[in-house]
Amino acid sequence: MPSKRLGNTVPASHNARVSTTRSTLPSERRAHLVHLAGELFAEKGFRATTVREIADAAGILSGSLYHHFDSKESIGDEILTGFLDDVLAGYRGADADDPRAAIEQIVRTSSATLTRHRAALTMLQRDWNHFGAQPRFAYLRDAMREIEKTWITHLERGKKAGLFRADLDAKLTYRLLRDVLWMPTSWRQGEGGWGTDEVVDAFLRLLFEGINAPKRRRITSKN
Amino acid sequence: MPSKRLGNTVPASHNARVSTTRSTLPSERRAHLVHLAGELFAEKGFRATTVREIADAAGILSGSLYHHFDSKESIGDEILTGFLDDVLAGYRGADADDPRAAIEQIVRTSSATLTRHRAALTMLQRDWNHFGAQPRFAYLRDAMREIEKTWITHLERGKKAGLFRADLDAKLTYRLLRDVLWMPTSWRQGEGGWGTDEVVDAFLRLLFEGINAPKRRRITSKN
Amino acid sequence: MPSKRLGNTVPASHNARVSTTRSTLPSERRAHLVHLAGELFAEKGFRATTVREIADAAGILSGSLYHHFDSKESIGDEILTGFLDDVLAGYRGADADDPRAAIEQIVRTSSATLTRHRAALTMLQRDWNHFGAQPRFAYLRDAMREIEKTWITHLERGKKAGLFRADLDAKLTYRLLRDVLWMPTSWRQGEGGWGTDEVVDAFLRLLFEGINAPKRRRITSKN
Amino acid sequence: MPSKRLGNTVPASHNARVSTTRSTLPSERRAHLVHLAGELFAEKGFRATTVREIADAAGILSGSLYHHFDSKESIGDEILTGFLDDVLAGYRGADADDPRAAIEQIVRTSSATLTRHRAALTMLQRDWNHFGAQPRFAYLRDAMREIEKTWITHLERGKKAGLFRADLDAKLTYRLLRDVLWMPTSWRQGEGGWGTDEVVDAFLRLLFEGINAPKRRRITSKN
DNA sequence: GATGAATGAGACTTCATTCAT
DNA sequence: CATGAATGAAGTCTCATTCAT
Repeated sequence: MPSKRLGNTVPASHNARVSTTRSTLPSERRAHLVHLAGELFAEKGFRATTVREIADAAGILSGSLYHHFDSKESIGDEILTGFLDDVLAGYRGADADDPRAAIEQIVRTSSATLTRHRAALTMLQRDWNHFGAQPRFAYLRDAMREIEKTWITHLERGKKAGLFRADLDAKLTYRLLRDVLWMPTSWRQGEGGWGTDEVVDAFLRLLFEGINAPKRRRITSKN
Repeated sequence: MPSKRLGNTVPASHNARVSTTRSTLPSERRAHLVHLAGELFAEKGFRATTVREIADAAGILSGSLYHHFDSKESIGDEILTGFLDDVLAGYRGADADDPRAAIEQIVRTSSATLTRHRAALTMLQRDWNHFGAQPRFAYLRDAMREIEKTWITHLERGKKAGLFRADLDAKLTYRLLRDVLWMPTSWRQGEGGWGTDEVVDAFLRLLFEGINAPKRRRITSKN
Repeated sequence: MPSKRLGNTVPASHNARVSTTRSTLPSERRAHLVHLAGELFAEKGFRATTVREIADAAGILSGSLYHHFDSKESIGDEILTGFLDDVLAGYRGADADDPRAAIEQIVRTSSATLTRHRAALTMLQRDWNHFGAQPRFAYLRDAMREIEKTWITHLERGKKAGLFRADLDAKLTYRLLRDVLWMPTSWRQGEGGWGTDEVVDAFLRLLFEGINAPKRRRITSKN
Repeated sequence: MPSKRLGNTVPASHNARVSTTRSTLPSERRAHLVHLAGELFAEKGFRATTVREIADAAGILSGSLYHHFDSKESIGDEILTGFLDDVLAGYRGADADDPRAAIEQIVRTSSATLTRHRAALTMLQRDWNHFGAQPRFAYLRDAMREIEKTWITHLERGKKAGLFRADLDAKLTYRLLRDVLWMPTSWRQGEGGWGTDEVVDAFLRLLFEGINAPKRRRITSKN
């Protein structure tokens, strides 16, 4: 399994990260600060969010943040590592033999993970250029590579099994699908009043069947 | 036609905008500067791009930019207005009676427009929070509203005509589709080596038919 | 008493102002900075004084000023509000029944206040156009209006009581007198070696009696 | 006559100035530009007025101003020299033997001159610190010195003749009076609806007689 | 742990001035 | 004479970060 190989890499780099930070005990207070920061980063972007805003949200002075974190960057780091660890765990768990089932597993597990890490995902999308460029965030690229590999594997297996259209460009489809899957997360919470499940279901139907009305409904008893 | 009505509104607000800027004549030089700025904004984000970088790209000093523009913001403004005018023109031209044809028109025209304004679209997605908040950029919200209305109109008409699945949530589908349609533009040019047409075709097939292999392949020799 | 009524208005707007500034506690250090800034503003004008000069005078970097104040403007604000509060307090205290006594009280109290706030007054005169135009400084106009009302009230009462010439244009006289009263403050300290009292006395004699030699010259038929 | 002596100095430095400027012929166009600039300088202050604003007022581009003038400073120079030449001419013409008559002549001639050069006077008051500091504007200090000398001469002569109070501090009185005399000019035109003559008359009465009602009104029928 | 003051680098912007066309 | 483009110095302000108390 390719994910196994990559699996060693990513958490490793993550752990290396964490040790950089002063305290290893999430310590409740610290976790709260990370959460606050995440919300702000998601809302306004990483660069556009100032440490003072984070500190204000926490009711302390900006300088005091540095008792908890080395730098603003390390807060972002902590948020993103936590997120990607969860995502990868989900992907690795989606190991059904049937490619369609596997993909459905991925979609459903992602949906849950993404909801939990809404802010982190938004950060990732929004500030990918910022983070992706720095060596410190190499683990981001590693994680994305594992995710890509997982999708492509399932799509190709589906094609070979005659389940998916033979002319699917697996890589292109992956890009399209992953981005679509990640997209609703960035929609402002409850923007359209859609629950997570609604979106996922709509997405899955769209994905497997398209928007067309069923072709010859009289004969086929649906799907 | 609702688009006609809205059509008057949006360019009006647009023209009001433009008059704010010092010169109305694009003047070649100015257009070049706007283009350079757009590329940088798309690459690094609006806020993360400094006026010095823009000026450097143009081979002038940063202060000299202000001979051409009021502010960094007004450069962004110019880029976005130019883009949205084009987009809306495309949407308004997509007026086929058949909803499927209309949507296909939108997708195809969008594809061309988006290619031409790749940078602008990326800016819009990436820095929507930044721009959308300011009163100055109210026209952005107006334009997005017209776009939404157009999609929903076509989707609903398709549903009524029995062309599209009756259980489609038009608004949700619109969000999903529009974002998907706009997404590949932000992929770094030629990232996967996909040409524009390839992406559009893949997108349209996915859209209308899903990823499933055709239901009764034995009978139809199609595809 | 009209001054009473207005009395509520002006300090109110003042307090509203102050809350805008980061800290409400003058904090010693902050007060010192305000003082330094005031001296410079008086000497060179508000606009002509750079924040760097203020910072230099305080022995810190210019950016560090922004730890204490929102903006250069808010320093000016603080100086002017402090000044006007004092001035108005003096005017409100000058409530003798005899109009001549009241005016003398005003002149004498002003003299003391103006000495204490020499820099602020100079700013007010010199940069009135700058400040007066901005909505933020509306309280300036309020304060000036109260001052005018006070003078005019006393002058009119003096006219009715037959103490002042019946043909005095109260408003014009007020303008002339107030400006004269405020003028010496802007003279460079000790420019002519005149003490404050000297100037005030000269002013009061001029005011009440003019420059003519005493009338009772019955003998001389002149004039 | 002291004014004669100084008289040589001031216009000399003035002429030296003028030759600096490119064209000697006022040329109509140039005079217009100077006028426009003066109005703006008076309204907003010399420093606060940008050359672009002047150019805008004239309907040309800012760079084009430099075909007419060396620099912004030289425009200010031209305005001030023109003004002071006129003022001094007026002072020199006020040579009545009677000190009171002489002072009245000064006040009346000044009033006319000041009205004609309202903008210049406002500049002088407002931006004295700016100009007074530069060597280039040494003639300003010369002119002011002549003006002071003239007043003091008349005041002292009036004291010796028993016309003015013996305890007048001539220098202090001069400062007070000159500033008062110059003050109304800076009042926004027609601010109180006062005509020039009104102000001058009010001023003269105040000056000679003070604000007190005439001592023995019953007896004297006078005014 | 937190505060308050400060740093230092760098951001956006302004403006008088120059100059080729 | 005027334009349009550019310069370069300076100005206000922002912000991550440090550190003594």
